[in-house]
Amino acid sequence: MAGLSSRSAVAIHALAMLAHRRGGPLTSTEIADSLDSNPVLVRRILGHLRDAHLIWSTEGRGGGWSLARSPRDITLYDAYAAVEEGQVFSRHTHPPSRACEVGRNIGDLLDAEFRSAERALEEQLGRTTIADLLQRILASDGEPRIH
Amino acid sequence: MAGLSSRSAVAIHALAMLAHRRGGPLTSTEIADSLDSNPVLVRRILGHLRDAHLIWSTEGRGGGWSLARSPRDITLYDAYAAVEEGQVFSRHTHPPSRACEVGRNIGDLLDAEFRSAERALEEQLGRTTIADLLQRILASDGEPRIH
DNA sequence: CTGACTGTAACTGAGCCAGTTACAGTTAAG
DNA sequence: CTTAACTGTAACTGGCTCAGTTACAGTCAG
Repeated sequence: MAGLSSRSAVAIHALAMLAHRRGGPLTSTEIADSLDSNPVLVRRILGHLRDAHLIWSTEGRGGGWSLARSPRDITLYDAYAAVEEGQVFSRHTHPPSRACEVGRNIGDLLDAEFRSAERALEEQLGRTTIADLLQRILASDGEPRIH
Repeated sequence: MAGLSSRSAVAIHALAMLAHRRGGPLTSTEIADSLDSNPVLVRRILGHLRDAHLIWSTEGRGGGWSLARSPRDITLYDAYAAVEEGQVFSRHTHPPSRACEVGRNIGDLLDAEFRSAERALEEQLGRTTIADLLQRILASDGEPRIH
């Protein structure tokens, strides 16, 4: 089962498409078609990427979405951080009993352990850029230039 | 918002209590009291820890739960792996379009990136043992031996 | 045989998520 | 100025997972 939403996957996919279409904008419908998803869903996620200054959009006819930075300056962590809110781990819904020596003190320590584990995950995501990913995508494509 | 369930937190809390009660068994009701939670919920989670051979249980009167290993041989990763099934990240629910050069090839690459990020999280969790955690819990307790 | 336990099935209510419909606002092209 | 192609958002749906609970069968000690 899945912990986080699939928004990170959608965001990274969209960023890779925008990097592929160097400079030129894409519409939410074009991106949704590649994802086999829905334009509204895509716009919601791209809205978060825009709020994080990774991309920008223009309205009206001929509008669409474009990268705001070089693909070399956007990591998978940037995409993850823009669309996934909150923490990976959940804590107790009720605070533990203060009558128990363990329950009284475990809270902060557990939070610290979980945060450091999440930080390790985030640092690993930060090691790959959209440019890296796109390069590998194109390299793994047997017959180039079909679409 | 939370990605994973709070089962890891409950499992680690329970393991720390069992380590604290060196050798002697605890009942699901005692553990649930410290968690301010429910005995049935605790038994469900402890059942997973037993399936992973971290603890064992005895039924009937005077029964309960005990550690099956030294707290130094149980890491936070062991608890996490026993109770959290599946992956942290979700992928697209529909497979991406095969007509798009990006969509056609991003799947496996994204899976590999996500798996390596999860592995970093898991390795970090594996660096702390229940014995480490319990020691810090007891150290941070101002007045020892209340419970 | 009674009471203290584990083990499980079944149900509930809450929250999150992907997906969709609907519609208001914006812009370029004719 | 009208139309069509877009973004931007609100509102709703159905499905899923989760924590929490009730209920009850099985096990074991005294």
